[in-house]
Amino acid sequence: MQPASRRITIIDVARQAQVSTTAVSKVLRNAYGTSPTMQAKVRKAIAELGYRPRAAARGMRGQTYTIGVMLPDIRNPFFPEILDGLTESLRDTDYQVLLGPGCNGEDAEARVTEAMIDRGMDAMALIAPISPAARLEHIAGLVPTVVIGRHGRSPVYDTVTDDDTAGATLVVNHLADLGHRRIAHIEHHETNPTRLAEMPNAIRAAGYREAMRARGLEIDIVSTTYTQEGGYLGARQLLDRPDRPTAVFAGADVVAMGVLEALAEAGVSVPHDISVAGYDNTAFAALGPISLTSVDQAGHQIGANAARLLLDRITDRRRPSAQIKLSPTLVARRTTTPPRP
Amino acid sequence: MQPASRRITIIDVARQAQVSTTAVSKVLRNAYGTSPTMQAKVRKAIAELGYRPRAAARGMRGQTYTIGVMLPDIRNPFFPEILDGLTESLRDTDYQVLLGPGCNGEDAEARVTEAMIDRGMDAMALIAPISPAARLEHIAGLVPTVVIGRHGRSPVYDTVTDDDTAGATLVVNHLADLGHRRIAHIEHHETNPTRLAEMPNAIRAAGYREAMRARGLEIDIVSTTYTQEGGYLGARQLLDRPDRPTAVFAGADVVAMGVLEALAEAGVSVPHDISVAGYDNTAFAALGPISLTSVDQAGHQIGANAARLLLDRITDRRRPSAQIKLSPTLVARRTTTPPRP
DNA sequence: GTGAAAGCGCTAACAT
DNA sequence: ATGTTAGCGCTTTCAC
Repeated sequence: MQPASRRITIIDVARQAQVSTTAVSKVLRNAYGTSPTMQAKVRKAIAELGYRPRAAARGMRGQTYTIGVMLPDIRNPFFPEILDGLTESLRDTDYQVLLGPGCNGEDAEARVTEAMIDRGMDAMALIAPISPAARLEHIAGLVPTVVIGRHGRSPVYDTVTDDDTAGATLVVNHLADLGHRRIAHIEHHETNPTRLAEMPNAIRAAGYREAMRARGLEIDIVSTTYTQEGGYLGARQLLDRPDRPTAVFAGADVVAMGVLEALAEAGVSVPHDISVAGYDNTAFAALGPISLTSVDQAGHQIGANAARLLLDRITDRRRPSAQIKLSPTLVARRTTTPPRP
Repeated sequence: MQPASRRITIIDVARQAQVSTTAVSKVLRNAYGTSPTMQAKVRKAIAELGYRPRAAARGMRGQTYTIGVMLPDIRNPFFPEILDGLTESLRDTDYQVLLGPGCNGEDAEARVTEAMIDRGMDAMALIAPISPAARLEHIAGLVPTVVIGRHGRSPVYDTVTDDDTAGATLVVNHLADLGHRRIAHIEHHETNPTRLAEMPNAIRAAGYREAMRARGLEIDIVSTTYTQEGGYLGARQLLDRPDRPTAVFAGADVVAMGVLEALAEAGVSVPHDISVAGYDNTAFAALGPISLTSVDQAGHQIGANAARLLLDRITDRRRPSAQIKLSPTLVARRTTTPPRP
């Protein structure tokens, strides 16, 4: 019995193709200085032997051809679209995407990003990171980085965001155009000053304020959290008011779910008594029995743009940083109608 | 300005601690042959310098301390729990989990698994893979592998599954106990013989058949797909029958969503006219406005067991393969009640 | 218990 | 255009 069949290496390929290992390496990387003849020989040998380069060995000198994507909470429904956009854009390159899971919290985030750096990622995409900007810049100093879904710019990393101000405005205008005047907003409570300036939830709340002001409507904000429970509790607060709102803008779809639950429990009919809108256009917003009006972030495009920025920056690490902002759209469904006369 | 600060290496640590690089390496790996004194010196130097080992370099000779998890469709709501169980079990080890995304299809699956092998994963977890068993064995021959959520055993890889037969039985018994006699099942159509024997959807359908037979009830299966549309179309078929069922067991929660939509559209009240049960106990099953009766797979435990098996097998690659089967539980909610008298 | 030295599989710098 | 050679940062013999 043969001793645990050794993996095919570049040396085997070189021997088979009757060329040097350098030649093989160059063909692998489409590098300069290879004649078509040699390329053909090498590719033939690679195919015959079923050779596959070892990323670790490549990484010792050059690249690993791996792009690390740090996910926030995996359950965050806003992320699959981004990921699709990313992987699709990378499909025809030699780069492979690997995901770092299970963050939720600065420590976990640090652990995952460190792990990815240790593993020689050629570039990293950080989706909605909560780490302080200084930490993000530290990472970006070590490896090309794009930060997704977080406002706030830096000279060392690129950003791709969805325009949350515009999204909030879409919702307010939609509801106001339907005739609503008392439009409440349920926000995710935030005190950390950096996050107030950079995290989407804070920007949405600010956008709501501004849009309400622009329409001459009175601002009515309930501060809870971006969870189903937060939506439930927020809705309870709103129901207790003497002057109930006729429409509720929940800062996220999960929040809207909690709102719907609280309203159903209280015997309040949606949208007949109260209209409800969410944000993120998650899979369950589209579900027949729910049919929630929501804001669709251009997730796919976010991912595609992030991929482009990363490839760019791998090529030129010193180009000035770019900030890309994409526009959300409103998806009106059955949970919003004109208020009762 | 210093020239792009070189990363700290084992050599720096050795110098700082006044020991050999071998010593440092041994301490890093908790290997045999290090005195407490030396360990202390080395750890101190590591801390002082903020040294972190490079996984790629380690992988050249030894391990990369990385475990690759291949995800099926990222949107599959059944997977976060598993992942939590996995990462949690690995938290206190030196191993880091990285995810390979975006499969759906044999080709994509092959691409991701190859990429992980190329990147020197120490072990791999394949979640609900659709590749032929031969391919799984090929992978398992190269790197310790555990296959999750797919029935069918092999001498070279371990498996962790949830007992889908038991799950289907839970649903049938729940509905039959409520008094239902006409219980229909919507399955994911499957013809491939291997998948018929190994994939969860097929096992669930078989479990339904068996449980119905055991209760002396008539089998009524509609074959569509495990999608919302599949549920919608399946429900339409059931509604067109002269003798409508009083309960529908959808093979997955997404299917149940389609069923609910079709029933709502047809003016059929749930659960008053027809009871509906799903499978997977996904996040939206728990949503207030939906409140779907469903089967909860022990996702967390699946992940934890998979982690244990992988660590075991990294230690001893030749031990006989293990098959672990976990038991699901029924979560009864508002979509199931006794049939009208 | 400790360290010197030889690679792991590739790429980059330097010949030719 | 092609080949030679010297590492990348670690682990693993194998001496002592």
